[in-house]
Parts: sequence; structure tokens; C-alpha cells
Amino acid sequence: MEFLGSAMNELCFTQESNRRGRLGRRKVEYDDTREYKSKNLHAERRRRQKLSDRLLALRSMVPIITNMNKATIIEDAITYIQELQQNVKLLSDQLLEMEGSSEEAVQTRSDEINAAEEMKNCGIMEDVQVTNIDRNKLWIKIILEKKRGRFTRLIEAMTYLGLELTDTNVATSKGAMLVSSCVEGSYGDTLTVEQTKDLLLEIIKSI
Amino acid sequence: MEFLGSAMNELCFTQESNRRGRLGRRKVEYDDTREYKSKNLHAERRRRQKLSDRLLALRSMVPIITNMNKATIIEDAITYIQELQQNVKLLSDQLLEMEGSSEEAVQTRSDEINAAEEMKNCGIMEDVQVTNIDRNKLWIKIILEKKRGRFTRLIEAMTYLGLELTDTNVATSKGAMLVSSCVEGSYGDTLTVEQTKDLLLEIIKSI
DNA sequence: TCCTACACGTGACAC
DNA sequence: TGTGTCACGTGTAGG
Repeated sequence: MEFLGSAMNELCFTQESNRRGRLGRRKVEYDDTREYKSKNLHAERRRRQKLSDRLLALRSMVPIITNMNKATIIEDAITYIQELQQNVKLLSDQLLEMEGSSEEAVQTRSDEINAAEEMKNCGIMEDVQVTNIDRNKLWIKIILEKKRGRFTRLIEAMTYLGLELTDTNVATSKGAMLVSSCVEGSYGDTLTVEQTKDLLLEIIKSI
Repeated sequence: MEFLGSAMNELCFTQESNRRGRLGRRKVEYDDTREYKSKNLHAERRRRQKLSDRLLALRSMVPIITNMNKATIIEDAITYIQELQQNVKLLSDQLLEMEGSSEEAVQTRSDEINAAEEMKNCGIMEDVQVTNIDRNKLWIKIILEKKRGRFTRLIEAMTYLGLELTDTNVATSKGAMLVSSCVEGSYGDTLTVEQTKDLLLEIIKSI
């Protein structure tokens, strides 16, 4: 049973010291003139080169390399994979938690969509009416989609834009919200019907 | 220059065919009786075993293995790492987007906290008053912390629990919300002052 | 000099 | 039959 023949003594070594780290160096140049015992020499050479290339590629994927050794490259790759897996787990958990906490918001939005549909199904349209009921006093009636916090935003906007509400009534039904109120100018300003109606339309569009 | 001496012909091969896949097989048993030319034989054996172990560990980390080859193991590990990196990027992007969209909610909560503090600083306390103004008609006054959507929830709860609101007035100031309303039983039921006050306190506690 | 890590060619298998 | 993969012992370069 023969193994590792003695014909290898003639192998030619050439000292190329163009080392790239420790891996990937080429110490020996192949001598195509001499005869080899094994026929699978080229296949083995290809196999070695392929494995070396893969290892090099793996090294390029891993950010932190402690050593250039083959074994350490694989070891670093393993720790990097573990790190990535943990990262993925952490992120997905965090994402799941966030989705759980924002479930309420999603529910709210779905409620609002349902409210809008119900409102349209019942033939109720958004509407603004303004009537002069006294000197410097207007009576307004607003019909709008019921959305969470929309009444508060409406009151805030009206107050901010100089409409003082003296008596306000709110009713909600079939996905719609009806607001009727007596308003006057915050600083005793006289309000025209057209002016106020345009103002209210602007407010409703923005909230 | 000597290379690969002929003394290796005596190497003993034993045919163990307990193959685990293709990697990790032990075809050759070491013969400690014979003499070896190289002194670094054991070191080389250790190095080979270590590298093989690392490769085995790497294989165990990667879920999908197309082949048991050394090169393919590394290749699969590379693709797995790329997959994991892409996964991390996707998840972190999604998380960032979610945080951005939930910024509004955080702002709302901070507003509510500020409102509650402002309200307490002004010496305003939550309060419920119920007065009988007519047969089957009560006048109620509620002071409570202003929170987004709380008025809507209040009206919904009152309606659901059998309180019909006939005339309602809402004012917000200094982080507080004042609701005054005339109420009667939804189905003509008579309401007592105590009953209604307890009901309102329950509602406010839960919204 | 010693030690570590590497590439080499080779025989043995497996498909 | 041939092609591909593996482990082996070895020589050598660099520390």
C-alpha cells in the first residue's frame, strides 16, 4: 500500500513572499514539467483553491477578525452569526411589542373607517351652517365624521382662531358628530357669517 | 531540498466506514508505534482537528445545508450571513419607521402629562356634582383631566349606561375639562342623585 | 531553536 | 471508469 511517493523531492519551491495576511499566500509554484503520480492532482489543487477562496469570502463578510488563521476565521464567523441571530431576535421582539402597543391605534383607525362608512351609508354628509342670531352672536351647526379627539381639536382650533364658544352642544350618532354652538369674537370682534363659515371649513379640513 | 519523504509507505490504513455525512469521518487511525520524520506531526493533527471541529460547529449554526462539502458549508454560511444581515436591516428599518409613526402618540402622552400637572398647579381637582333640577331631570357638572378622546369616551359611556344627555356644555381650560349637562334616564327611568353620582364616578375612573 | 500555520502531493473512498 | 472530496504526513516560512 503506497502513500506519498518519493517522487516529490523534485518539487520546485519558489520563494514568493507576497503574502496577503497569512491566508491566501502562494508559497509554491506548480511545476507542470515534472510528472506526478496522482492523477487527481489538478482536482485537488482546484478543491484547495476553492476552499481557500470561500474562506477568504467568509472573512470578508465578518466585520471583526481577531486572527487571520483559518480556524479563527471560522470561529469569528460563528460568533458573528450568533450575534446576528440574537440581533434578529431582539429586533423582532421589539417590533412585536411595538405592534402590540400600537394595536389600540390600529383599532381606533379601523373604528374611524367604520364610522365614516356608516355615516355615508346613512346619507349623512359633512356640513357647516352659520346663522346670525344676535348682534355679534352666531349660531353654528357642524356635522363631521366622528374621529377620536376631533372634538377637542375643533374646540382648540376655534379658540385659537378667535372664536369664543358660549354654549356648545355635541351629539354623536351613526359615525357622525354634530356640534352646535353659539360663538362670538374672542375680543369683541364682530363676525360675519361668510367669514366664520370659511374659517370653520378650513378648520374642519385640517383636523 | 527534501519534501514528502518515502518513509510514509508504511503508514497503516484501517478502513473505518463509520461516516457521518462526508465531513468528520475518520478513515485513518494514528499509528503511534512507527516513527515519523516530521516533529510537527502532532501539531498538524491538532490543527486539522481544530479546523474540522470549527467547520462542524459552523455547519451546526447554519439552518440550510445544501451539501456536506467543506466549501459548500462555508458557502452556505456566507449566504446565511447575508440573509441575516438583510433581515437585521429590514427589521431595524421597520422599527425606525414605527417609532417615527408613534411619535405623535408620545407627543400626545406628554401633552396629557403637562395638562395634568398644569391642572394640579392651578389647584383644580377632579369633581362630580349632581343636582336635581326637575322631575326626572338632573343637572350634572364634571371636572376632569383633559385627555385626548376622553370627552367622546365619556359621552359614549354615559349613553351606554342609560344616561340621556339633553343639553351639554364643554369647556377646557388649564389642562382641565368641565362638562355640564342635563341628563335623564334613557327609557324614562327616574334617576336619583346618589345613583347618578356613583355612576359618573365609576365612568370617570374607567376612562 | 522551537513553535505555529500553511500548502503541498498523495492514497483511499464515494458516487 | 472517472471525478470529486477527504485526511494524511511533510517541508517550509515567519515569528
